[in-house]
Amino acid sequence: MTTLVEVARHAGVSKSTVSNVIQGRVTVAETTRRKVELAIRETGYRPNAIARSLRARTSHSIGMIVPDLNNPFHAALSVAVERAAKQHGYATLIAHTDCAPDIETEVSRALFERRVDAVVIAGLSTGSAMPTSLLDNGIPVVLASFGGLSDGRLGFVDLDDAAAMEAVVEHLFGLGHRSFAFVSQSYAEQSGERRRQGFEQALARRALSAVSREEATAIMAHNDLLALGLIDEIERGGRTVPFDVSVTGHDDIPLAAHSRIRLTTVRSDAQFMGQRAVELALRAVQAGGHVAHREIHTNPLVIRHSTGAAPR
Amino acid sequence: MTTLVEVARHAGVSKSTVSNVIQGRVTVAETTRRKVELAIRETGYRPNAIARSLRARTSHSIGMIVPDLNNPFHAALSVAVERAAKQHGYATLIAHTDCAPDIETEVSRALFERRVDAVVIAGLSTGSAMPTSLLDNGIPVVLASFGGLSDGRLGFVDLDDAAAMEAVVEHLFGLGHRSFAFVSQSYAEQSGERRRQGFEQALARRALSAVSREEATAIMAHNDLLALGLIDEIERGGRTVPFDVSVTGHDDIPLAAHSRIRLTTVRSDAQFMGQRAVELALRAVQAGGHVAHREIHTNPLVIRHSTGAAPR
DNA sequence: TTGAAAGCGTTACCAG
DNA sequence: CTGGTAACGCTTTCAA
Repeated sequence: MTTLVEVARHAGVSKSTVSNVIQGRVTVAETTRRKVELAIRETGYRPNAIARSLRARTSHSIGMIVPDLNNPFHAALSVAVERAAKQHGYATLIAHTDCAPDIETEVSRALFERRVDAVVIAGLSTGSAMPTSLLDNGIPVVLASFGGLSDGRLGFVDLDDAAAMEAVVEHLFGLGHRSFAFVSQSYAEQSGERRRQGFEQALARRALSAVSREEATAIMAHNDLLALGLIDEIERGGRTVPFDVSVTGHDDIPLAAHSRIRLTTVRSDAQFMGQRAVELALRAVQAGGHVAHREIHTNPLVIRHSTGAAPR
Repeated sequence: MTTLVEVARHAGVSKSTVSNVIQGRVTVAETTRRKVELAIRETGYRPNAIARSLRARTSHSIGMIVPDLNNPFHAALSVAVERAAKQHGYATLIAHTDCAPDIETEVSRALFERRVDAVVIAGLSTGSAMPTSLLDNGIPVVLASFGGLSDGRLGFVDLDDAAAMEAVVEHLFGLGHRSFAFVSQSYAEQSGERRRQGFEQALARRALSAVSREEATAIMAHNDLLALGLIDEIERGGRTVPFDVSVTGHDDIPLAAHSRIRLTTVRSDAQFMGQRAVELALRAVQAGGHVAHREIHTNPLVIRHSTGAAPR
């Protein structure tokens, strides 16, 4: 593996000079520059980012923490994050947690040891210690699409889940439904909890309260993936959606619009959120501080055909 | 950020000693060990993996190159890769390419500069220079689920696409179909090409040749995501699957089994493939060489309800 | 059993 | 404009 020194030797100059032409920050004589550039090409030299990081005390990498990439919404978010990061010259270290606290601990330790410059988190176990631990180590973190935390140092690209759930309940209520249930992830994710709260408040506002999944004529899922699973389960059980029971999701993953699915859901723009999260994170890195910024986006209800009039 | 030296000062020993207790490779007196461990805890010290990497000349990270994480199969593969890597103490750097040659170049450069110890590739543009370029730089690479390359240094966790396509065609032929079409990705991916070849051979064996999408009564998609899109398009156009046209996919993503979809497809075990790819890659890293190993898995046809008797 | 020192590949500060 | 030198934080001989 060729190093700077070898290039220098090859060009008959000092390593400082080679470094200078690479950085392009210092003026170097046209002729020497040419010699050096030639040497670089001839040796096929590629800078060692690790050495550079050590010296510069910045890894030019960010961590992406995601409960489960198999969830298309998380995948879309990750795609956006990686793209944006790459655009800024940052690499993306990805890590799953399954929303399991012990994996979260392990993962945030690993990312910290690798000195990621920032991390964006797509989902958290409820009561997770991860953000604080990262923050305390001086790493800016931004939460994309998440639940109820309140550390002032955090960055948020947040969703107005309460408003969304209100809109969903209103839609269903207008369709005549009076028996509602909410279903969330098998693992405990913060955003799931917050949506559930929004759901319950919307119900309370109408003097209703949640019933069991079996009794409900309308079931709201924490996300689209769950909603898809629900439809599958319901229809395998012999009932049909939306005639016997209405189902809604959350996220508007691409498949939700499929003609065989047509899921009523709340749209979130993963593309935008991921990009925005990186923007906030890198801005904080540059400023040498934390993000300390919250923005809340309110997402539209997308009405399709998984919801219909309440059966009577 | 606390460093080794600070821990050493804190404990009143030399940094070598601290390093020794951390590595645990050298015997160190019980009492000093205790002092050091205390100091580590008190200072909240976390080793700097970057410094460690520079010294050890190994980054303990692998690169995962993926055309598009929005494809559930790629996502599943990535999940498996990340999990396996994590288990071995390796971090995963993820990078998308969209199968665009210029992005591939950029991405492999970035991974090389970051000195990833190995890379696993989920998909490649046809005629991609990426594998060779990586290989030439001494980085072991393994291709998971891919097309027709033949560098002896490569590792392959490969699929028998020809056999798979033969099985699909046989199934459809038995159902009475005589007009077949194949559809692949908008971008040029190697594995797509190979499946198309398998498809055409299977046709030739029956003295048939491919027809246009519009004329076909059976359409084979390069992967499930495409097949889903196809079903959507066909049914929005007023025809129905499988009554007017049969559709098959490839991969068996979780949604393929959904009661609303029931896609006939070829199953690949992303979980297994990802894990195996990492295994091969890390084994090569340890041995200090290339993978130079090819294994071919033959995948079963899963018959569901997107295929039916040919219309007459 | 412990510590001093060299060095991994860079960058940055200063002299020359 | 160029080059020597000292870090960056760690591991690893090698002596003591």
